[in-house]
Amino acid sequence: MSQDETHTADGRRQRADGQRSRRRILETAARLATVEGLEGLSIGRLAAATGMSKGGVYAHFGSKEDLQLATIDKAREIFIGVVVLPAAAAPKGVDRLREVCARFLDHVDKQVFPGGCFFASVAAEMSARPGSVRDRIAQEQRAWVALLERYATEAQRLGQLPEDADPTQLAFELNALVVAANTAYVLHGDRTGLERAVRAIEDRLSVA
Amino acid sequence: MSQDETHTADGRRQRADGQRSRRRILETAARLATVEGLEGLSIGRLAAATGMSKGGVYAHFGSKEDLQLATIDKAREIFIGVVVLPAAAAPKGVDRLREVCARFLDHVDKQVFPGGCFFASVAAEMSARPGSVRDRIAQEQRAWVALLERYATEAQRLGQLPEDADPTQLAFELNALVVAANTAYVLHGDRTGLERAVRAIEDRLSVA
DNA sequence: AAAGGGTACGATCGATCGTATGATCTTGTC
DNA sequence: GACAAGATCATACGATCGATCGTACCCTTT
Repeated sequence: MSQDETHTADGRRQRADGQRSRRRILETAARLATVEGLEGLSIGRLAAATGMSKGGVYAHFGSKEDLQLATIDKAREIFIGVVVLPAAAAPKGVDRLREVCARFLDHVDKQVFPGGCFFASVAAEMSARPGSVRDRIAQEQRAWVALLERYATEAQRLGQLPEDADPTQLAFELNALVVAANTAYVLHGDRTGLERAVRAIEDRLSVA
Repeated sequence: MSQDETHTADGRRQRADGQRSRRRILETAARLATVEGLEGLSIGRLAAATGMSKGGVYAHFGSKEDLQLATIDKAREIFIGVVVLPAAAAPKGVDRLREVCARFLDHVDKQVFPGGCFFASVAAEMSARPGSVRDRIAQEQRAWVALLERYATEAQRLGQLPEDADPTQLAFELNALVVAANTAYVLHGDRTGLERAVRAIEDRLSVA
């Protein structure tokens, strides 16, 4: 899994311009996938969107599956940078839990991805299609809920949540709320879902 | 919108064998769409799945968009028959609200659709793709949440929910929970999400 | 029983899909 | 500055896509 800046996984050297192109392709792919889907992401369309030739795009990935996996990695990187890391700066406990939910809703509202949350989008698409792509998406989804659970446990340890609260259950419910808000926002185009999620989350977290 | 048994929308007569074929195609399509997606639903694949020729399948629908819309109608019919109607038999109030949620979770568990809830699946796929298909899906989704809201209002009128409760907000949260359970079930293949949803719903409804 | 039309088939269209190949240009290293 | 190798290109392959025919077949009605 380790991978330095100038070598690819199989030991080939990488040129600076190649890295730049690959990054540009994947950034386009991550955003495009929330609209067209991971399967609808075609090499030709990606080539047109980046101004490259089909062969030029394809050269960076040995197969479409590789492209899909690399796209997921890029989306994860964007998500962590926009949602997880900024929230990690908030004070430990219920504040941090509230903040990470707020950042999630904010990244939907700001349309970081044009089709809403990347993982909600591709999870629905690929969940019934066994394979390494589905497995990777499932893994990332578990990691997200596990993050919520860790923050909930922390809040409980600080006495900001009842002792008999179930952090796993709370994480499930919080994730359900923000994902539902995402779906409503993208499907109906209005912010009422976001506001309902905020209200429900506040309700769930202000029981100290 | 009215449509008798022997005529199509544009006045053409329909033969009995044609109606049967069309029904069979759409039943296959509704279930297949939760795995392949509404866009991934190809005429050729549908023809192979039903043992017909491509031309034979296509003759029933003037375009792929027509096929998608007809598939949504069929899925709605199935959903109403399996989830909505049985729950409508339950006693008015919180019982009926609980029952319709339970029926939803049950239809996921029983895999009425192989890819989980049809509308959750296609909503995520088409929500960022403007057009009549997206509009129809959005309309059905609103109708589902509105049903939950009506039942919640009824429960409140019967004094089974606090007077200061917000039925619209409750409907949003209940929908969020059952959809999240659906996603977890299909993506991870275990029932813990279903059980968490049941617990959360019970929590939300037993505040009389 | 004859007529009319819904139904289904098979062939085919142009477009696009993922993938492969070989030539050409560009970059980094000695 | 030459040389190796990565990056990109143009082209092409077979498969499949949505869509459109012409042509049989069979059901329904008269």
